[in-house]
Amino acid sequence: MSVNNEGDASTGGAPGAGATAAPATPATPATPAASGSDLIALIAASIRRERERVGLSMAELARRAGIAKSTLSQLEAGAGNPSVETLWALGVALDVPFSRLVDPPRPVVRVIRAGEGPVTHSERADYAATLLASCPPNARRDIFRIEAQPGETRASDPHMPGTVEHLLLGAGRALAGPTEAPVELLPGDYVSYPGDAPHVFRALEPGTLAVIVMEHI
Amino acid sequence: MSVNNEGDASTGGAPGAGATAAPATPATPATPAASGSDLIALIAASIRRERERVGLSMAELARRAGIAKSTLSQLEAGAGNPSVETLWALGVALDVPFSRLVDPPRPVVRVIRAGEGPVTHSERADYAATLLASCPPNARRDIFRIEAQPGETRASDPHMPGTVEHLLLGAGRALAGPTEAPVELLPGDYVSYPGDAPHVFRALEPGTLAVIVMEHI
DNA sequence: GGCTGTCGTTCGTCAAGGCGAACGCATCGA
DNA sequence: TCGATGCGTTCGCCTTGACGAACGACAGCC
Repeated sequence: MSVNNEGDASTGGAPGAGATAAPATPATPATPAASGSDLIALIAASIRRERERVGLSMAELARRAGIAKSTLSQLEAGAGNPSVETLWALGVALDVPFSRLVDPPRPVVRVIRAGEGPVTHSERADYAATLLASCPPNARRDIFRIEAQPGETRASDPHMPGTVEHLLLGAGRALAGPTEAPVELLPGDYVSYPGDAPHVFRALEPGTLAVIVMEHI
Repeated sequence: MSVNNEGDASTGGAPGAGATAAPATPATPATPAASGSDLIALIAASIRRERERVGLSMAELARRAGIAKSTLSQLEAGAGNPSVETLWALGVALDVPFSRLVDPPRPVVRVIRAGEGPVTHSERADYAATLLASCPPNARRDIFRIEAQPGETRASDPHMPGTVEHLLLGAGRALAGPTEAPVELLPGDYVSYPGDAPHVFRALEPGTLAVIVMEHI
């Protein structure tokens, strides 16, 4: 159990409220707005989702997190405005990163073909930059280079929950994406898809080159 | 490389878990423990750091966030245990992702030359994956696709301190890296360099294609 | 000098979060 | 059938976060 139980202060309180004016603008880049009550509703949903994912009862989770189950009950009911310590304790008990509880869910498969996407042209040189994926808060993104030759399909076992793969084909031709719906890619094409579900990568031409950015929360 | 931490397994995914325990284990992946008072001390430091980075006074920040400046004062003093709404409001006002305030500070800068790095060969297919850069905790990495034609050199103004750019050339040929010491790249070559110092990108062949992952803290 | 603005801190008040106990409801076993 | 155990919710109490006003310190300006 754990964790800190902190009995101590574990919890303090958190009041709040709303006072805040809620500036509306979301701070997080890729994060859709979440102001005031939206935020707590989102947290409520996140806690419930993660708790059920792990398969814990409220009582058990509350015990592990060192908080009162009444507190947890109200939190999941969308009442309240938990303190960071409370939320942190829950994150620890659920074994999920803190930000998973405050950030909205996840994206899906997205393809940006070569030449598509928001492009920033250089005024001067012949240079075009395309933002393919803005980074969600607190994500880790490991960068891989893939060199593959035609042959057997490489099927990846699902990674940790919350993982997203970003793939940009540099050269050659490939079939990649979710196992049940792979996408054919040409040089410059970009695709992102959940890495926590079965997915494949298959080179269709010799000398196929790709970059995979593996993002995990 | 350095790097590699690999903690991946562990880190990356924290979740898996299950049930468990993992008490001491911090919820956030690369997050060193931070329980109880550590957490609020860390938040206090984060708020102050971000506030000073933006160049706001306490009064101004409090006004923008819609919270009492006394609240902010106490928070930065390390007293307290703010509610998520309060912290969220501060994140919005500071224009930083929420998790930036609750996760520990900094990573490091590292450079990896093309052709290096741990390679994972597929047992079966002709497939090689190279880990180019394991992600430091708390970094944001935005992914860009670059299409460039030979011409004028594109010189980038330095970005925020701590920024690192990762560049992998997909096709063509390019000269890229720090302005004072750019590197010539061929398809498959990877280079990363500080983005907070002057740097350039210059295509040497028509149809030059690259991926830039811009990492900022 | 005195006036005005801002800075960050401190203090008293109020409201709300968190707690524990008790409740109603299911399930299980004797 | 009855008790026991677990669940999630509801109810008062107490703590504490957040507020606003007032404070001393500092700088600019007439």
